[in-house]
Amino acid sequence: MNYDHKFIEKKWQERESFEVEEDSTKPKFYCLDMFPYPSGVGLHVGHPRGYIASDIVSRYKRMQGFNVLHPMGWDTFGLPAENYAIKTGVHPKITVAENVAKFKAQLKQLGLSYNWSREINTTDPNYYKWTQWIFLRMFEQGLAYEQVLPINWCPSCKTGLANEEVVAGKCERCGANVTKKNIRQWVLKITKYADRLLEDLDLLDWPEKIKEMQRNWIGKSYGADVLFKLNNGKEVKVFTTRPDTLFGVTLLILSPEHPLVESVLSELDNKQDVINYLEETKNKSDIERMEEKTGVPLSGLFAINPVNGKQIPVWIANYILSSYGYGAIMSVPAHDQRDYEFAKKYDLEIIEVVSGGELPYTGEGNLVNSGSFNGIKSSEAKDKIIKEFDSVTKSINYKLRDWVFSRQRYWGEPIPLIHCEKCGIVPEENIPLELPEVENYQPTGTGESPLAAIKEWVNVKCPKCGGDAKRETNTMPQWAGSCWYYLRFIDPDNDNALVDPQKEKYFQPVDLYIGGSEHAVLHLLYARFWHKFLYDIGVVSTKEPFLKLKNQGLIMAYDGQKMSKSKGNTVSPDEMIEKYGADSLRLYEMFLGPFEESVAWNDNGLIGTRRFLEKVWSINLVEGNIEDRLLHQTIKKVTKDIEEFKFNTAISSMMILINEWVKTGTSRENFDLFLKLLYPFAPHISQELMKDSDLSWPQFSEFLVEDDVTTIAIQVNGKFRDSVQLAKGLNQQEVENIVLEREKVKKWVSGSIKKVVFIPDKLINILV
RNA sequence: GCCCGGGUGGUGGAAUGGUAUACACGAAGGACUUAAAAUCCUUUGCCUUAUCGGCUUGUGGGUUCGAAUCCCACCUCGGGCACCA
Repeated sequence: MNYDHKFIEKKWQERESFEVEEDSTKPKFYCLDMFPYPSGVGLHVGHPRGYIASDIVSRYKRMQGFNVLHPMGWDTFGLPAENYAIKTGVHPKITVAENVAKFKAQLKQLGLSYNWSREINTTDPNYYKWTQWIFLRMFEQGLAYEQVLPINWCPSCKTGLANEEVVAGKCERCGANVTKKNIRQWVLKITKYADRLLEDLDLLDWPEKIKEMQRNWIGKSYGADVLFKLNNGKEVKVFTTRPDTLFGVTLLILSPEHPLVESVLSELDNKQDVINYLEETKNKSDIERMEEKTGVPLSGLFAINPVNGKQIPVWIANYILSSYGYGAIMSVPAHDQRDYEFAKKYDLEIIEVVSGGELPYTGEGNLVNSGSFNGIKSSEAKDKIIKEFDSVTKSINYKLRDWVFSRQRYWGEPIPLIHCEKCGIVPEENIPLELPEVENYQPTGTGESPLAAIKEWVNVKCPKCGGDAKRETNTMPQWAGSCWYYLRFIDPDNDNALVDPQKEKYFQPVDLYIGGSEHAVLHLLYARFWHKFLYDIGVVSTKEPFLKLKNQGLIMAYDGQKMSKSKGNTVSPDEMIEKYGADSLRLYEMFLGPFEESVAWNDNGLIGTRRFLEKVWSINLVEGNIEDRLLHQTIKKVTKDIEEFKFNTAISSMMILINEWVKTGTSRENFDLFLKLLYPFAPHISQELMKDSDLSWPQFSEFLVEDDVTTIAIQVNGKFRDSVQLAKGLNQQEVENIVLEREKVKKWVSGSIKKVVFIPDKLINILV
C-alpha cells in the first residue's frame, strides 16, 4: 500500500480535536503563538515556521500529561483592510471575514492542534468591549490623558504615530517620511512604568537580544539636572549625564520648540534671524533636520554657569530634541562629539576639563581647568559637584516617551469618551461602543477621523448632565487589541469580566510565547505595560505576561531575499501540502536549520523529508521485542532536543534510526515507541501507523542508552592517527599497552615517549 | 558611530575544548526497466594520476598535549538603535 498523504491527513484532521480541560488538579501549559493579522494574500511557507514549532511543543506537552492551552485568534483592526476599503468601497468587516476564513483553512491543513473553540477576533464588539474597558480604567487612574503637542505624523497614512512606529524617521507601515504635527491626541502614560518594565526583564526567559532592545528603548540614564539663571531673570533647566564637565560648559542650547524661545523673542537683538530660523526648521521633516547641525544665537541673552559664575551665550539648534530631558542642553564641546562639531562649525569656545586624550574626549580622566576640583577623577567628580552646588541635583532620564494612542483613522476601536462643554471629558460606560457604519473611509488629514462626519453618532447627550455633547472621534491604534488578547483566550465568552479570576490564576502566565522579533519594542513592550496595569488593578495575578519567549528566524526565498508578494518570490504552503503532504512540510520547516536563525527555502529539501516518511511507511516489522540501543538513544536525544528547541537535530537523529531499521526491520513495540517520537512532528502518518492507543511520551532506558564499548581516538603529538574500539572503563596503562602494539601507531611513535595525555573512554595522546 | 548575532563542502547545516564535515539536498557512476520516472547500491571537502601523505572551519596572531569551539587584532555579512545630552 502506498503512502497516500492526502487520504491520511484528511482523515486525522477530521478525527482529532484539541479542547483543553479546565481541571486545576492537572498541571497546565500555556503555549501561545503571536496571533496573525490575516492579510488578503494568505500564508507563505515562512509564516508557519513558528506555528509548527509551537504545535510540536503543545503535542509533546500533552503527551507528558499537561493540560495544554494552545489557542489561535485574529488581530484584525488596522490599515490594510481600511486602505482596501478606501480603494474599493468594500467594508473592512467583509474583507476581514474572508481573510480569516482563508488563514484558518490554511492553518487547519497543516494539522495544527489549536483549541478552536477559543478563537477570538479583535474586531468583534464582544472582544473590543474589554479593550475599551481597560482604556476606561486607565482613564480613571489618570494614565490616559489628552494633550496638544507636536507629535509624529505620517502624511501618507494621515494619522499620528507613536515613537515606536517611527523607524529611522519613516512610518513603520508605509515608509513615508514622518513629519511633526501639532494635534490633539490621547496619550498613555507608559513612562510611569519605565522602571518596572526595565527591572522585571530580569524575571524573563527571553532572548537576550530582545531584552537588550527593550532596555535600550527605555534608555535609562543617570546624571544631574542643572539650573542656569539667565540675565533676563528667567531660568533654564538642563539634564546632563556628565556633571563632572560643568566647568567646560561654553554654551547653553535650546531646542527650537523650547517654550522660552517664544517668550524672549522681543528682547533679542537678532529677532528676525531667529524667526527665520524657526520657520525654516519647522518646515523640515525629521530626516531633513538630521542632515546637518545648524543653529542661531539668541543675541543679547546669556546664561550664568552655576559652578563658576561665568557668562555663556544662549543658542537654539536643530540637533536639540524637544522631547528628551528638558529640551535644552549645556554644551561641552571638549567632551561631546556633537557639541564639538557644532562649536567648530560656528567657531565657539572649547575648554578642556577632563584630561586623557585628543578632543573631543569622552572617556574618563582627571579634571583640569575646574577650580578646586582639579586632579579629581571624573567618575568621582560627578557626585562631588552634585553635592557642592545647590543648582546641580541628581536626576534620572528615560528615552521612553508616553504612548501616543489616538489614530485619525476609521478601522480601530472607538475611544469611549464624550466631550461635554459643562462636565469636561466623561467616560462612556455603555460598552461596547460599536464602530458605526461610515460612507467614506478616507482619512480627513485634519486631526479628526472619518467618524467625525457621522453627526448622529458624534452628537450625544452627556451621561452626566444630560446636555449636548460630542463623542471622541479618534480611534485606538493597531496595537491596542494585541495588548491583552492572551488573557481572553483563557475565558473567551465571559460577558461579565475580562477574564474569570480563578481561570486566570490557573492558566497565567503564558509558559511559551513564539513569534517574530520584529515586535521587540512594539507589541511586546505595550503588552507588558498593559499587563502591569492590570496587575495593579487586580485583574491579573502575575507581574509579567510571557515567561519564555522564542523568536523564529525568517525563511528567506530561494534568491536569498525576504519573501514577499511584491517580489514575486513567495512559496505557498498549499502547493507543498498538495504535492508532498503536511507532515513532510512540517518536518522540512523544522529540519531546515536552527529555529532562531534565518534560512533560505529550497523546494528540493522537501523531497528529503518526504523520502524519510516513505521509509517510515514501509519499515519491515519482525517478531520479538529486541532491546534496541539506538532506539533508546534516539528517545533520549529527541526529548532533549525538543526541550532545547533543536528540532533540526531531533529529526536528523530520527532519520539515523530509520536508516538503520530499513536494513534490520524492527518489532511492533519498538516501532510504536518511535511513532510516538515522530507524532509531534508528523502527527498524521504517526497515528495512521500506530497500533498502541496510549499516546504518552516514551521513556528511555538508562541501561540501554549506555554503550559498553567505546571508540578511543589515538593522537600522536596532537594529530589524529588511528582509532580503536575498546571496552569502557579501561585505565591509562591498559589502553596504552593496547595502543602501542598497533601497526599504525608504531609507525608514528619513534624514540622515547615524553608524555601521555589520557581522557578515559575517549582519547589518548602520545607525545614523543 | 554605538549595541547584538553570524562567517564550516557545490547547497541547507552538524559538532561549544578531544576522530571537523553527522543528517539532508544536489552531482557522478552502477543495478532494475523496451525506455523514462520511482526505488536500490557505490562515490562525493581540497591537493596529489593513484598510493603514501599533506592541507582545510573568513584572515593573522596567541593560550593548550589538543582549538570550528577560549583570548587578542583585523576583514566581512545580517539585525537593532541612531543627534537621547
